[in-house]
Order: sequence, then C-alpha cells, then structure tokens
Amino acid sequence: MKSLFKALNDQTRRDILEMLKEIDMTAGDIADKFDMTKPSISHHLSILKQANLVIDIRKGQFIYYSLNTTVMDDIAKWFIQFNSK
Amino acid sequence: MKSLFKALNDQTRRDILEMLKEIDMTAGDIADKFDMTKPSISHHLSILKQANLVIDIRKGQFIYYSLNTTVMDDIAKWFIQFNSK
DNA sequence: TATATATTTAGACATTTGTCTAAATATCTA
DNA sequence: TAGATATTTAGACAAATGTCTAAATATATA
Repeated sequence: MKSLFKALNDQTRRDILEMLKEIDMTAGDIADKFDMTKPSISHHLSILKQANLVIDIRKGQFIYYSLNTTVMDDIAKWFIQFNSK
Repeated sequence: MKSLFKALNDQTRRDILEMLKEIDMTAGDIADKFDMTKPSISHHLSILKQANLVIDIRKGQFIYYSLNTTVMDDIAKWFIQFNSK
C-alpha cells in the first residue's frame, strides 16, 4: 500500500495512468505526450511499475506499458472500507 | 485530487484516518498514540484537513477530529473508473 | 487576573523527490 | 558488424517534505 500511494502522489503519473486506461503505449509514445525528458518519464514509469500499477512488455526495440486494473480494484476497496463502519 | 493524494502519501496520516474511522478523537489523544511530538501530529492533521479528509470542531480547550466519509467515497469512485473501460 | 492545559504556528534542518544531462544497454536493419 | 532507434541507468541539484524545539494562541478555572 505504501508504494501505491507514493506512486499516485504525482500528477504526471496519474496522467500516465489515465492515458493507459484508454490504450497500451510504448515508453516513447508516453514521453511524447509530456513536456518532459524521456529519462524523467522512464523514472515515473519505474515508480508505477514498482507499485504494480502498470505492466511492461518488451516487443523488439519497444517496451509497451499497460494498466494493471487488479490493483486499482484493491485500492478502491481500501477506501470503501472507511464507509462500511 | 492533488491535495488528497498528497495527504494519503504518509503512513502516519493513514494511521490517523484508520483511527478516526473507529471514533472521533482530540488532537492530544491522537498525538498520544504516536511516537512523535504534538506539533508534528498537528501538522499532519492540518494536511488531512486541507485535503478535506477530516473535520475539526473545537469543544472548549479541546479540538475534536472526525473522518469526512464523503471524500472517501469520491476517491473510491476515482479508482473504480479505471475498471469501467 | 494569573496559571494550567490543549493546540497550533514559526523556523531550522536532514531526507526524499522530481527533474535534468550524459552515458549505458538492448534491439533492429543495412 | 556498424549505425540507428528505443529505453533505462547514473549522478547532480533544486524544491518539497517530515520532524524537531521554542514560542504563540485559545480556553478553563482558581
């Protein structure tokens, strides 16, 4: 849960998640959507990966990133428990 | 949403929320539960308040803190939308 | 009003975080 | 194998964050 909240505490990373909600993307394509260098985006992707929020698969030169929706469900549950009492 | 994720990105603050889920507490009582000074806890409470996650009400010398469950619902929805697509 | 209790505010400081540039690694193709 | 493209890793640095001590503010009560 710790790495999860950390990963979510950044607008760029939240934007990446919103983008991946729509479609899987390569690291380069993701970077092109932001006014930021590729190494910076790579760093953000690494934090999202650490939190298990995204999955990466290499296809040749490219690395595709996609959303891990299972974890999203888990967090949603964490919040819902606050209202169950 | 920004201040919300920021507020949640700290174990002490998440612990405070879990405690307030059970029962309303004064700032002093909350501080007593942690191995941390009162000013530090006061700072955490201020961040939770800024994020609208808690509500504070003064009763005489004491200030009582309680959970704002409405916001919890809102965040839960934010996560659930990721799986709706 | 003076003193005690509850809490916050102010300011300092070490740690963490986000960003950058330069260099390294991985893969593709001529 | 050499050169081009895609991506990550390493290291530096400014800004943000969490914690502390000391002081200020608010309320209660003798």
